[in-house]
Amino acid sequence: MSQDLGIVDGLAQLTFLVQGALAKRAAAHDLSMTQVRLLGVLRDRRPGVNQLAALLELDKSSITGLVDRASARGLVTRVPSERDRRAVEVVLTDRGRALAEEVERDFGADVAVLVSGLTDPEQRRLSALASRVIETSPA
Amino acid sequence: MSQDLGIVDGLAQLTFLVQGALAKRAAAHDLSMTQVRLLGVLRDRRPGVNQLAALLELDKSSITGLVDRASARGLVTRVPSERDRRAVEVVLTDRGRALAEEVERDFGADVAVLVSGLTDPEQRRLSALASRVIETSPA
DNA sequence: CTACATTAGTTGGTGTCACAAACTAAACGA
DNA sequence: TCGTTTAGTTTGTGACACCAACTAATGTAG
Repeated sequence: MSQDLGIVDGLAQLTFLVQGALAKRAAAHDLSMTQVRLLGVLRDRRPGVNQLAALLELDKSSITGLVDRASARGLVTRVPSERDRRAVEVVLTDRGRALAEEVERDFGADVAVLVSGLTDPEQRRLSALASRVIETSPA
Repeated sequence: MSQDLGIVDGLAQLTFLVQGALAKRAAAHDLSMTQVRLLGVLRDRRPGVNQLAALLELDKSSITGLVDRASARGLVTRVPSERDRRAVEVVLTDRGRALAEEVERDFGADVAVLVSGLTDPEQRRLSALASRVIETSPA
């Protein structure tokens, strides 16, 4: 019954599955996909609003509200820049970091289930191929 | 430099890449991701609003507006059901079908680029693994 | 040193999209 | 026939995305 969907449909459907799983886990913590990406990006950075807009590929005016809402929930804070009085740094709080890690754990469990039909070597092969595709890509 | 990201991060990042490509192609035709999914689902079905809600995992009240907007653009139509005067069938128009196919072609080109770093056998392997994961999944 | 341009970020306005709750109309069932 | 489901829409709210216009601070040319 192993009907091969082809690389285009295969990848498309796979990504809907995986993104759907992530979206559900995020929603369980009242997070949108964008919020998850925000937390993810902030794990190892403290960017300004403009850099954040570039990283998330959003308009900078979208960042204001995004950070407002996350900030209202105590997930991030705006720290005024030392050197530039116009600028701010958006920083993950401890609470934000903890939530990000929790979502990552939950999502990891989902992925484990998704690929549970593959043998261990197959899982490693899939992981390796995915990594290769990512490396190759512009980002 | 082939740094393996692990199955979780690897799949996550891969899906962001692929979904990003699809979203951009869709946006080029003024389509949201949801609109694309709508057109995709309608390619081989003419579901009612409730079935559509189930297929897209949306509330049925969300379907009304979605179909309204697509219908205003002439991409779909509401056909009153023969047997049940309450019900409608949502049907792809020729214009809608043509647009769906165009987006699919564009997206296919993007995928080809994305996986162009893989050899042909590797691409087939990735496709096969993706298909296996999809089959296994509940849907 | 001042005047102009640039940069950082916010504000205000619009539209999409998602939900929940309430509603209308048709169909079903006892 | 009368109450209950079922199909779909309406109404109201909020997140999110964009653009254009704005404020405030920086930078730079003369």
